[in-house]
Amino acid sequence: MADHLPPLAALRALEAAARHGSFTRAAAELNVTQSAISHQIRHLESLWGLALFGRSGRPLTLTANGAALAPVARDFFARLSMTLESLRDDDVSGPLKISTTESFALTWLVPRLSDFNQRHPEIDVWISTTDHRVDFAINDVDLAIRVGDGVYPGLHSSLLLREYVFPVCSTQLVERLGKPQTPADLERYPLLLRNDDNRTTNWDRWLVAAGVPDLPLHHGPRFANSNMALQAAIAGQGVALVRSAHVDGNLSAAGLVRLFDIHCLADLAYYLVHPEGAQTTARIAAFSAWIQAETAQSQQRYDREVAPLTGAGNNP
Amino acid sequence: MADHLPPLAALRALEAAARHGSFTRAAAELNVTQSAISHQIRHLESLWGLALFGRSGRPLTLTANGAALAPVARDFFARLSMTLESLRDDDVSGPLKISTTESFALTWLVPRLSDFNQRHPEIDVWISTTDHRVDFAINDVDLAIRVGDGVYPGLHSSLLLREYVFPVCSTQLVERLGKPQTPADLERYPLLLRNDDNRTTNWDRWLVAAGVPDLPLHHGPRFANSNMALQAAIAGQGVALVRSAHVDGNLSAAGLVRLFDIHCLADLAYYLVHPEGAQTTARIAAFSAWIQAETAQSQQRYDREVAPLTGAGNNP
DNA sequence: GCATATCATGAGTTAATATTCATGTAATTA
DNA sequence: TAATTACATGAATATTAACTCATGATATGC
Repeated sequence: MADHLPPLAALRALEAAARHGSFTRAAAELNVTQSAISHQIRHLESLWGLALFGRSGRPLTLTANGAALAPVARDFFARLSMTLESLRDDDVSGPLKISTTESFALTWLVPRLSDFNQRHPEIDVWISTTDHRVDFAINDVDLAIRVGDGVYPGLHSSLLLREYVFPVCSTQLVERLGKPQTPADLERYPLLLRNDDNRTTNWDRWLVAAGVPDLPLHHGPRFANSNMALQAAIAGQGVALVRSAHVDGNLSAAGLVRLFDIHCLADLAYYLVHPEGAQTTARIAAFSAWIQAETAQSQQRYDREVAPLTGAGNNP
Repeated sequence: MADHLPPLAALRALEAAARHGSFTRAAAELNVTQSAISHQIRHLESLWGLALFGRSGRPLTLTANGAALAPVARDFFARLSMTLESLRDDDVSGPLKISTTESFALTWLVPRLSDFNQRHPEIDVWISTTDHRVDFAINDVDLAIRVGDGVYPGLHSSLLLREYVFPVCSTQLVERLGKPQTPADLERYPLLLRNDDNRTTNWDRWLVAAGVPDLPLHHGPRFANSNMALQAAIAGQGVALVRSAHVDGNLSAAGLVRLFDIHCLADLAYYLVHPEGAQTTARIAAFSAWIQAETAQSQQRYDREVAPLTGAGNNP
């Protein structure tokens, strides 16, 4: 941006002139002289070194440059005034309703919520958990944190956390059966899997990363969700594949050990999802800003602690 | 916005301060004193009458207001500099590739293209027509104009034209069979329908609007697309249901007459579709701006000429 | 070609912004 | 409690922006 910020009033002039296709009418709308508009546009043109309007033919025409820049200004003004307006209306009354999965709430969100409450004591957070999609209109939810591929038609989504997966088991199990030396040894250990819709893709991906893609997966019990599999691992029932957020740095506190230094990216990631335009309300913006800062921190830790060897075994 | 535009430099300060959570660090980044930042923020706060930062606790915290406004500034700066950068790179070299349906190209777009060429002689427009969806990555297309419901996951879409449908037939047919007096009379006329995937919803909707929802639709030949049905109508073979853009004001030139003053909104509308972020290139922005202005004009004409009685028979 | 409408431009003025400096104040840490 | 760190603030100033005015230049339409 060359250090020189364009004056906002000049952007306002650009926007109006582009919309009207005429400096004179833009001047009328903004209650200034035509000369003012001409000066402003000229200022922008020299600032950016770009022609914004074609003055040769009489009907003033936007150049391609102008056509690209005018909407930038237009959208900015629109969003700014929308945001200011909704901040003034200020409906801080009700609680902020957040929907997420049970496992994310338990392992990641709830332990950190007190920090958010300290920063924003006036915002009352309600958390509801479902493992299924949420309809914002019907369920009366302000924000959702979902596991998925980030494609949510009609909604705005932003990536919160990419997770790594790696196998763990309890120290007891290691004492009883010995520590597996190579990934291929896992064949002799009970593997704890999820059973919903047969989705074992994370195990498949990890086995590929570990170089033993054909290792059979038929051992061990199956569980309704990954939280239960994790509990079973803690109880020494076998080897579970865990995601970074699930253990989040306190492996040893739970009596678990990580097996091998091989990891891969989980097939799905966490996204923050909300209806378009919802950023404009203060409570939602506050929570969004907070959770994005917090997840960025978590992500840094995972990248450092869980997956320090960049590219080693990653297959995204 | 209360007429007072916030100074852009102050927004820059807000953005940096929000990002760093510190006036001092923001000052360092912007190469000014801490005092400058403090003044700027204070200026914004009094301008908007909103608290942006909480200064009580030592770690400076964004208020909910600040959390809502900072991203507005951040996104604006990001988009502005992205746009400027891509305008400077200026890849005006190749042609602008536009994909649309055959009927829209024939009846609406091509007749108007000379106007675009006059305004932007440096932009070489190539049009390709398919009636199926287009994959931007694979088909090497810059922009698409599609008929649909506006939901295009992963793409940006904006409404271009809502169309009305109403029945027409040739003057010859009227001479031969007489003019139908009421919608119910249509039973005695050959109706020209499309045959693809049995989609006769437009006829169904029009019959509902006309008050004869149960009129049978089994007469007449069927055609591959609505263009062929229209040609058949011009040739006097029966009554066709046309969309506004298809006839676009030159009904009588084609020897057609409109039957009844009853219309309804077409089930689908035209959308301009492109990958997110593509607005930043000059050629695409120029075409977008142009076609949005042109369609807005068409829309006005349709609303005035085709559907002057607002709400009469509309069932959207 | 003349009247008209529209944009360009240079000079000059007023108002607002941007910033620094020198201190003051409040919280944090040792 | 002293030292430190970070934000607040009033005064002062340089710089820029935002206009207006008067006039010049260009294209359009009759």
